[in-house]
Amino acid sequence: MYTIDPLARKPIYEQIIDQLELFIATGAFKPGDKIPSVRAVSTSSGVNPMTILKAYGELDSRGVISSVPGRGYFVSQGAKEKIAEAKMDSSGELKRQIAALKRLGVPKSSVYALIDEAYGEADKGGDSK
Amino acid sequence: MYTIDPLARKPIYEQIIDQLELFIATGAFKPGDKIPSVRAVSTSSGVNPMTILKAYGELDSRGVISSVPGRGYFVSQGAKEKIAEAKMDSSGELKRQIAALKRLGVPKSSVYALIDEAYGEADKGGDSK
DNA sequence: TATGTGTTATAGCTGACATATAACAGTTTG
DNA sequence: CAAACTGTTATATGTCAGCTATAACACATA
Repeated sequence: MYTIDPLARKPIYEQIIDQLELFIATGAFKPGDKIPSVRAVSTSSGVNPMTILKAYGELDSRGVISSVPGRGYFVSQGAKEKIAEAKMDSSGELKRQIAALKRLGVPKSSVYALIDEAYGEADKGGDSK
Repeated sequence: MYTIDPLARKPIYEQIIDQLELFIATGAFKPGDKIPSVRAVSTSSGVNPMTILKAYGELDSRGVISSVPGRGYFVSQGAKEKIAEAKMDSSGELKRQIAALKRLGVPKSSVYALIDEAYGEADKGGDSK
């Protein structure tokens, strides 16, 4: 279901959020799809239901998923876009990290290489606009 | 001295570490320089001395600064390189963040733009090697 | 001697995170 | 209807990182 590390510095509920967003981003879960129920996740992972609810509640308030009492949680329309939007909002942090590398004398080319690695050398353009 | 935000999600001692590393990276503090004393920082910032000590102790164990009992803390030789090394060690996180953007359909060019912004359009190369 | 430095020890507070339990309500299925 | 799912709310408790408070000790310098 989800891979949980109780010892990680990142809180469990954030781990769940990240993984669910990842599933949606990769298309494993699409708009309209039912996601694992609070109790099912709790049972299979051993994590308290309240913790799962906290994660789902957070994504619900962001409009990424939507709850239907008695039926479950479902991926919202435009979920992927909402996630992307949130990620870009926090791109300031990314920029700050890159700026730190520059000050330390890391060549720009090394940072470019990081991107090429993440995107794959073949993908030269992306779907620009 | 240091700019502290007690309400930030990032712990105070980490804020101090980040800022001191920044000062060293930019050359504001050079090897051999004495850095602000534990008590001086505590007085001027209102932060408990133990918290300052935690930050300095962390950097000491990394070899970035060195303590001289009775005299103070001083920037170590090769501090900048040690910092750069640590930052590159955690570049995996950076790579993961970039990979997340890719999955969400963010064009590679947008991420490149982020770098250009951080490095400044003029600086085309960096001091590669 | 006085002041400023690092260092150690002990104790306590607070909030975020997670747990444990229980109960209530809506939906679906047999 | 009954059973078995779902989400939801409430209350209480435990744990830990982070931070504070206070004091004392040791070393260095002027």
